[in-house]
Amino acid sequence: MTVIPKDCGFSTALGVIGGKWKVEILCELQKTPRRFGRLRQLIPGISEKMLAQQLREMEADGLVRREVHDASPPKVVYSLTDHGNTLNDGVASLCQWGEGHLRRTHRAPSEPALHAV
Amino acid sequence: MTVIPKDCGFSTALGVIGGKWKVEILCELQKTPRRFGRLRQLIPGISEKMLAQQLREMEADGLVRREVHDASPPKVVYSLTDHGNTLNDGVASLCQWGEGHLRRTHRAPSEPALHAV
DNA sequence: CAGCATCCCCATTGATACTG
DNA sequence: CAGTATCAATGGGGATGCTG
Repeated sequence: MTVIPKDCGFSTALGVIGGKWKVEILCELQKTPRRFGRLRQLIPGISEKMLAQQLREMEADGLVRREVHDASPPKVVYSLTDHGNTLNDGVASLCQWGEGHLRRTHRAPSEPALHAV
Repeated sequence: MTVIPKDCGFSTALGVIGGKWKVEILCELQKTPRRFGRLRQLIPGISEKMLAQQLREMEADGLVRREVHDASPPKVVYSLTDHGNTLNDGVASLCQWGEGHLRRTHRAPSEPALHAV
Protein backbone atom coordinates (compact mmCIF):
# COMPACT_ATOMS: atom_id res chain seq x y z
CA MET A 1 0.00 0.00 0.00
CA THR A 2 1.41 3.31 -1.06
CA VAL A 3 2.12 5.69 1.72
CA ILE A 4 1.15 9.32 1.59
CA PRO A 5 4.08 11.47 2.59
CA LYS A 6 3.56 14.03 5.30
CA ASP A 7 4.59 16.91 3.10
CA CYS A 8 2.80 15.82 0.01
CA GLY A 9 2.07 18.10 -2.89
CA PHE A 10 -1.57 17.28 -3.03
CA SER A 11 -2.60 20.88 -2.53
CA THR A 12 -0.41 21.81 -5.45
CA ALA A 13 -2.04 19.21 -7.62
CA LEU A 14 -5.46 20.30 -6.47
CA GLY A 15 -4.67 23.89 -7.20
CA VAL A 16 -3.99 22.83 -10.74
CA ILE A 17 -6.84 20.44 -11.41
CA GLY A 18 -9.21 21.25 -8.58
CA GLY A 19 -11.25 23.65 -10.64
CA LYS A 20 -14.79 22.59 -11.19
CA TRP A 21 -14.28 21.66 -14.83
CA LYS A 22 -10.60 21.04 -15.22
CA VAL A 23 -10.71 17.29 -15.06
CA GLU A 24 -13.35 17.22 -17.75
CA ILE A 25 -11.23 19.47 -19.90
CA LEU A 26 -8.30 17.20 -19.19
CA CYS A 27 -10.42 14.24 -20.26
CA GLU A 28 -11.29 15.78 -23.57
CA LEU A 29 -7.92 17.23 -24.45
CA GLN A 30 -6.26 13.98 -23.55
CA LYS A 31 -8.12 12.28 -26.36
CA THR A 32 -7.23 14.83 -28.99
CA PRO A 33 -6.68 18.56 -29.43
CA ARG A 34 -9.89 20.53 -29.50
CA ARG A 35 -11.19 23.90 -30.48
CA PHE A 36 -12.90 26.20 -28.03
CA GLY A 37 -16.36 25.71 -29.40
CA ARG A 38 -15.91 21.97 -29.57
CA LEU A 39 -15.00 21.84 -25.91
CA ARG A 40 -18.15 23.75 -25.11
CA GLN A 41 -20.21 21.13 -26.86
CA LEU A 42 -18.37 18.28 -25.22
CA ILE A 43 -18.72 19.64 -21.72
CA PRO A 44 -22.40 20.24 -21.18
CA GLY A 45 -23.25 22.83 -18.61
CA ILE A 46 -20.04 24.80 -18.75
CA SER A 47 -20.38 28.49 -19.52
CA GLU A 48 -18.14 30.31 -21.94
CA LYS A 49 -16.72 32.28 -19.12
CA MET A 50 -15.75 29.27 -17.10
CA LEU A 51 -14.32 27.42 -20.06
CA ALA A 52 -12.17 30.36 -21.03
CA GLN A 53 -11.15 30.93 -17.44
CA GLN A 54 -10.19 27.38 -16.66
CA LEU A 55 -8.36 27.01 -19.95
CA ARG A 56 -6.42 30.14 -19.17
CA GLU A 57 -5.45 28.85 -15.75
CA MET A 58 -4.43 25.50 -17.13
CA GLU A 59 -2.40 27.26 -19.76
CA ALA A 60 -0.71 29.37 -17.10
CA ASP A 61 0.05 26.18 -15.20
CA GLY A 62 1.66 24.71 -18.27
CA LEU A 63 -0.91 21.97 -18.65
CA VAL A 64 -2.46 23.20 -21.84
CA ARG A 65 -1.09 24.62 -25.06
CA ARG A 66 -3.06 27.28 -26.91
CA GLU A 67 -2.57 27.73 -30.63
CA VAL A 68 -4.15 30.59 -32.48
CA HIS A 69 -4.64 30.10 -36.19
CA ASP A 70 -5.31 33.42 -37.73
CA ALA A 71 -8.25 33.13 -39.96
CA SER A 72 -11.78 34.17 -40.45
CA PRO A 73 -13.59 32.88 -38.58
CA PRO A 74 -11.06 32.76 -35.73
CA LYS A 75 -9.69 29.39 -34.80
CA VAL A 76 -8.01 28.45 -31.56
CA VAL A 77 -6.87 24.95 -30.78
CA TYR A 78 -6.12 23.64 -27.32
CA SER A 79 -4.06 20.59 -26.57
CA LEU A 80 -2.38 18.98 -23.62
CA THR A 81 1.30 19.56 -23.02
CA ASP A 82 3.56 16.75 -21.87
CA HIS A 83 3.36 18.36 -18.50
CA GLY A 84 -0.39 18.10 -18.59
CA ASN A 85 -0.22 14.49 -19.61
CA THR A 86 1.80 13.60 -16.55
CA LEU A 87 -1.33 14.26 -14.54
CA ASN A 88 -3.25 11.46 -16.15
CA ASP A 89 -1.98 8.65 -13.97
CA GLY A 90 -2.91 10.23 -10.69
CA VAL A 91 -6.19 11.56 -11.93
CA ALA A 92 -7.09 8.26 -13.52
CA SER A 93 -6.40 6.50 -10.24
CA LEU A 94 -8.83 8.68 -8.39
CA CYS A 95 -11.32 8.40 -11.23
CA GLN A 96 -11.25 4.66 -10.94
CA TRP A 97 -11.60 4.86 -7.22
CA GLY A 98 -14.61 7.07 -7.65
CA GLU A 99 -16.18 4.75 -10.15
CA GLY A 100 -15.66 1.83 -7.87
CA HIS A 101 -17.27 3.63 -4.98
CA LEU A 102 -20.29 5.31 -6.39
CA ARG A 103 -22.04 4.42 -3.21
CA ARG A 104 -24.20 7.05 -1.62
CA THR A 105 -22.24 9.71 0.06
CA HIS A 106 -23.65 12.60 1.98
CA ARG A 107 -23.58 14.49 -1.26
CA ALA A 108 -25.51 12.99 -4.12
CA PRO A 109 -23.48 12.54 -7.29
CA SER A 110 -26.73 12.25 -9.22
CA GLU A 111 -24.91 11.85 -12.48
CA PRO A 112 -24.25 8.54 -14.19
CA ALA A 113 -20.72 9.61 -15.06
CA LEU A 114 -19.11 7.20 -17.42
CA HIS A 115 -16.23 8.24 -19.57
CA ALA A 116 -13.04 7.33 -17.82
CA VAL A 117 -9.91 9.36 -18.12
CA MET B 1 -15.93 21.41 -0.66
CA THR B 2 -15.52 21.68 -4.32
CA VAL B 3 -17.92 19.58 -6.26
CA ILE B 4 -17.31 18.70 -9.84
CA PRO B 5 -20.47 17.95 -11.78
CA LYS B 6 -20.78 15.15 -14.23
CA ASP B 7 -17.56 13.52 -15.29
CA CYS B 8 -15.68 10.38 -14.53
CA GLY B 9 -15.45 9.20 -10.95
CA PHE B 10 -13.11 12.00 -10.14
CA SER B 11 -15.91 14.12 -8.78
CA THR B 12 -16.84 11.28 -6.48
CA ALA B 13 -13.30 11.01 -5.27
CA LEU B 14 -13.03 14.75 -4.86
CA GLY B 15 -16.27 14.88 -2.97
CA VAL B 16 -14.69 12.49 -0.55
CA ILE B 17 -11.18 13.93 -0.20
CA GLY B 18 -11.56 17.35 -1.74
CA GLY B 19 -12.13 19.06 1.56
CA LYS B 20 -9.46 21.49 2.51
CA TRP B 21 -7.97 19.27 5.19
CA LYS B 22 -9.01 15.75 4.33
CA VAL B 23 -5.79 14.69 2.72
CA GLU B 24 -3.87 15.81 5.76
CA ILE B 25 -6.21 13.87 7.96
CA LEU B 26 -5.76 10.92 5.65
CA CYS B 27 -1.99 11.29 5.99
CA GLU B 28 -2.09 11.21 9.74
CA LEU B 29 -4.64 8.47 10.19
CA GLN B 30 -2.84 6.38 7.67
CA LYS B 31 0.14 6.19 9.99
CA THR B 32 -1.79 5.23 13.05
CA PRO B 33 -5.12 5.85 14.78
CA ARG B 34 -5.32 9.20 16.46
CA ARG B 35 -7.38 11.04 18.99
CA PHE B 36 -9.18 14.26 18.17
CA GLY B 37 -6.86 16.51 20.10
CA ARG B 38 -3.80 14.80 18.69
CA LEU B 39 -5.03 15.45 15.16
CA ARG B 40 -5.42 19.10 16.03
CA GLN B 41 -1.81 19.27 17.06
CA LEU B 42 -0.62 17.40 14.02
CA ILE B 43 -2.50 19.55 11.55
CA PRO B 44 -1.44 23.11 12.20
CA GLY B 45 -3.95 25.73 11.21
CA ILE B 46 -7.05 23.62 11.31
CA SER B 47 -9.87 24.81 13.52
CA GLU B 48 -11.84 22.56 15.80
CA LYS B 49 -14.90 23.14 13.75
CA MET B 50 -13.28 22.09 10.53
CA LEU B 51 -11.57 19.09 12.05
CA ALA B 52 -14.82 17.82 13.51
CA GLN B 53 -16.69 18.59 10.33
CA GLN B 54 -14.27 16.92 7.99
CA LEU B 55 -13.96 13.91 10.24
CA ARG B 56 -17.71 13.55 10.30
CA GLU B 57 -17.90 13.71 6.55
CA MET B 58 -15.14 11.19 6.15
CA GLU B 59 -16.89 8.97 8.62
CA ALA B 60 -20.13 9.29 6.68
CA ASP B 61 -18.21 8.35 3.55
CA GLY B 62 -16.89 5.25 5.22
CA LEU B 63 -13.30 6.39 5.13
CA VAL B 64 -12.85 6.83 8.82
CA ARG B 65 -13.86 4.82 11.86
CA ARG B 66 -14.80 6.61 15.04
CA GLU B 67 -14.46 4.89 18.37
CA VAL B 68 -15.78 6.47 21.52
CA HIS B 69 -14.22 5.29 24.74
CA ASP B 70 -16.43 6.38 27.55
CA ALA B 71 -14.31 7.91 30.16
CA SER B 72 -13.55 11.11 31.91
CA PRO B 73 -12.10 12.97 30.18
CA PRO B 74 -13.78 11.85 26.98
CA LYS B 75 -11.70 9.94 24.51
CA VAL B 76 -12.45 9.45 20.86
CA VAL B 77 -10.15 7.60 18.53
CA TYR B 78 -10.20 7.89 14.77
CA SER B 79 -8.70 5.42 12.35
CA LEU B 80 -8.82 4.64 8.67
CA THR B 81 -11.12 1.95 7.38
CA ASP B 82 -10.01 -0.41 4.63
CA HIS B 83 -12.15 1.65 2.37
CA GLY B 84 -10.25 4.73 3.35
CA ASN B 85 -6.97 3.02 2.69
CA THR B 86 -7.90 2.26 -0.88
CA LEU B 87 -7.60 5.97 -1.55
CA ASN B 88 -3.92 6.05 -0.83
CA ASP B 89 -2.64 5.04 -4.23
CA GLY B 90 -4.48 7.68 -6.18
CA VAL B 91 -3.83 10.39 -3.66
CA ALA B 92 -0.17 9.49 -3.43
CA SER B 93 0.11 9.76 -7.21
CA LEU B 94 -1.17 13.28 -7.20
CA CYS B 95 0.95 14.10 -4.19
CA GLN B 96 4.04 13.08 -6.06
CA TRP B 97 2.98 15.03 -9.08
CA GLY B 98 2.54 18.09 -6.92
CA GLU B 99 5.96 17.66 -5.39
CA GLY B 100 7.49 17.55 -8.79
CA HIS B 101 5.80 20.76 -9.78
CA LEU B 102 5.99 23.04 -6.80
CA ARG B 103 6.18 26.11 -8.93
CA ARG B 104 3.63 28.67 -7.92
CA THR B 105 1.78 30.41 -10.66
CA HIS B 106 -1.30 32.50 -10.83
CA ARG B 107 -3.12 30.92 -7.96
CA ALA B 108 -5.14 33.40 -6.01
CA PRO B 109 -5.42 34.55 -2.41
CA SER B 110 -7.98 31.94 -1.48
CA GLU B 111 -5.29 29.35 -1.71
CA PRO B 112 -4.18 28.25 1.74
CA ALA B 113 -0.76 29.69 1.11
CA LEU B 114 0.65 26.35 0.12
CA HIS B 115 1.94 25.15 3.45
CA ALA B 116 2.83 21.78 1.99
CA VAL B 117 0.01 19.48 2.80
C1' DC C 1 -11.67 16.73 26.00
C1' DA C 2 -14.60 16.55 22.17
C1' DG C 3 -17.62 18.93 19.36
C1' DC C 4 -22.09 21.57 18.32
C1' DA C 5 -24.11 26.36 17.30
C1' DT C 6 -23.70 31.09 15.21
C1' DC C 7 -22.30 34.78 12.68
C1' DC C 8 -19.78 36.54 8.85
C1' DC C 9 -16.58 36.91 4.95
C1' DC C 10 -15.21 36.49 0.28
C1' DA C 11 -13.69 33.45 -3.51
C1' DT C 12 -15.68 30.69 -6.89
C1' DT C 13 -19.28 30.08 -9.94
C1' DG C 14 -23.29 31.41 -12.67
C1' DA C 15 -26.03 34.65 -15.71
C1' DT C 16 -26.10 37.99 -18.86
C1' DA C 17 -24.46 41.19 -22.17
C1' DC C 18 -20.95 43.05 -25.24
C1' DT C 19 -16.84 42.76 -28.87
C1' DG C 20 -12.73 41.87 -32.33
C1' DC D 1 -15.91 32.04 -33.51
C1' DA D 2 -13.65 33.06 -29.46
C1' DG D 3 -13.53 35.48 -26.29
C1' DT D 4 -14.14 39.84 -22.33
C1' DA D 5 -16.85 42.57 -18.78
C1' DT D 6 -19.99 43.08 -15.02
C1' DC D 7 -23.11 41.87 -11.44
C1' DA D 8 -25.17 38.85 -8.14
C1' DA D 9 -25.68 34.51 -5.45
C1' DT D 10 -23.90 30.48 -3.17
C1' DG D 11 -21.57 28.12 0.24
C1' DG D 12 -17.16 26.69 2.14
C1' DG D 13 -14.55 27.87 5.73
C1' DG D 14 -12.69 31.13 9.70
C1' DA D 15 -13.65 32.96 14.46
C1' DT D 16 -15.82 32.65 18.64
C1' DG D 17 -18.59 30.89 22.32
C1' DC D 18 -21.17 27.13 24.79
C1' DT D 19 -22.00 22.24 26.49
C1' DG D 20 -21.90 17.05 28.04
